[in-house]
Amino acid sequence: MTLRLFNTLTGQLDDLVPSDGLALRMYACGPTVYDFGHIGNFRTFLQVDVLRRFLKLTGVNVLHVMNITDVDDKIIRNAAAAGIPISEYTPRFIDAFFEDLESLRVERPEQIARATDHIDRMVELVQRLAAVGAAYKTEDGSWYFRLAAFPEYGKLSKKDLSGMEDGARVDVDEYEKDSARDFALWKAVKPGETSWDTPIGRGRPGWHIECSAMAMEYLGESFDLHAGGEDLMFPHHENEIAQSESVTHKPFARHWMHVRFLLVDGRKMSKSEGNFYTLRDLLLKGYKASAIRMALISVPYRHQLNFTFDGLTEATNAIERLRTFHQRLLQGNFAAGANPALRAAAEKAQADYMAALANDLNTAEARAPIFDLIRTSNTAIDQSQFFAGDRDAILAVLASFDAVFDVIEDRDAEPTRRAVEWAEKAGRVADIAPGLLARESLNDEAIDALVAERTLAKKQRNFARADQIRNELAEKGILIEDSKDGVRWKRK
RNA sequence: GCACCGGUGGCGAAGUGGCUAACGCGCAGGUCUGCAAAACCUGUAUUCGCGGGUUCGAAACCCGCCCGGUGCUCCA
Repeated sequence: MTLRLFNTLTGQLDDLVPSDGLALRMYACGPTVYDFGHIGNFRTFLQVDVLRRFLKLTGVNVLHVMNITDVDDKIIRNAAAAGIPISEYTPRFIDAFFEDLESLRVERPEQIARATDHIDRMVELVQRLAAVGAAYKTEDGSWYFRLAAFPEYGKLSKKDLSGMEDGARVDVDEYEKDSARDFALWKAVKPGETSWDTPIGRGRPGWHIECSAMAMEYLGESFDLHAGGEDLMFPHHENEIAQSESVTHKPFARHWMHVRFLLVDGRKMSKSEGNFYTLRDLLLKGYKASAIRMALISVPYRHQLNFTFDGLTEATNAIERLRTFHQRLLQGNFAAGANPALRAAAEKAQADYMAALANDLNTAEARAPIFDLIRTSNTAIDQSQFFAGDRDAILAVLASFDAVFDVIEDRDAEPTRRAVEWAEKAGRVADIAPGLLARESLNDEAIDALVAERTLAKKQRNFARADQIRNELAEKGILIEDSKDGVRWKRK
């Protein structure tokens, strides 16, 4: 099964396979750590997670590099405002970022690369660019990329810059640049700003150079896939190509994947619109991490996703159906034997599921065969046509589903607990949804004891007491289900 | 202004020339149950923004229009 993935560079679906036959080498732009991540950021990271998980499911090894931009204008500004050096400012947001990824069950890339750990590689790249005449230094000590040195500029974003390259005609504010479109490789030191003393002068790197330098450091001069949000296509990725290919004369990344922006309530998310949410905001409102994951990956990556609270509720309920069924399989007592029709259904579901994902990661289409199989199986169970031998076949399909979606196993308590803990420290107790803490107040043993008491009451036909217990538990988010295989309970 | 993407049931969403238009959520009725929950069954778009056209045949292709969104600048 080969993944056919839309390639921005070619404008069509291309097979994504490791060019060296060993591992798929991919680079995905990571966060700029000046604040907590918001759901827009996480949609992109989640979709890249879907990609790498699906590749692994098809047996492809992955070497995934993610950068952390830990020096840029916003970081410098915010750190200055906080009165601390950036080396003290960024770590807490880096930690928060990885904590959030863990909450969302995003797999760690094989290699994390911080910009400030790779200054010398960036300096080397600027020197190489200067050597081939693609970089020049201005009076103030900054270095710029000479766009005129790279005729293919614009090939990724399909921009025709022919009318704009006439730098001499443009009214250029930054008079020292040769052309208005030339972009910064290295910014000369300014008073009070973080800087590094290097062979090309004292200063700090431009934004684009870090990705070229670090991608080549870990993946080589030419690699398989480069991914990121759609906004990065231009100018960021275009500039990366220019910087890299000008010195290597090889294709930088063969395949480019861009994840579409999401909307919130039909509008672009922004702080001024009041529709801006971090992961922590949603967890504190009582939404489960798994539901957020599900909502953000269920709309295919190339489609605009309109994020709403109704959508989160839908995702919550869909996960509930998956988990209830999963639990039913694990706890049920099935007679020996097997139902050939179920084996066939499982095989078909598995094939359809894989085919949907192989088709440009169509996550929406991929869900359908799984839910079909659940209905078919539930029907069989209800009719006593489901046997012990069927269980493993169905569980294997669910495992394939969860290898990518990863929402069935309930690990939602921990992210919520962490968010609450953080809110208490950060003085945001008022943002914690009522009942969120009460929900965690009952431990499993206490619940089991109450459930046992209810079962006894039922046996004695004391339904008033039994219902009283059920209501008490319901108030704390514990739902009880009676079945012929015994009583099940779950946390809502 | 230029460019791009989209408009499918109450909501989300798949489907891009031909089977009864997936799937999830919701809602209504039924079965089961002490009552529930879960599960299952039935119903929930005679039709895919609007108007033309191409075709034996279109939600899908073409033209026009209306509406929503995005990019062209820092942004995942």
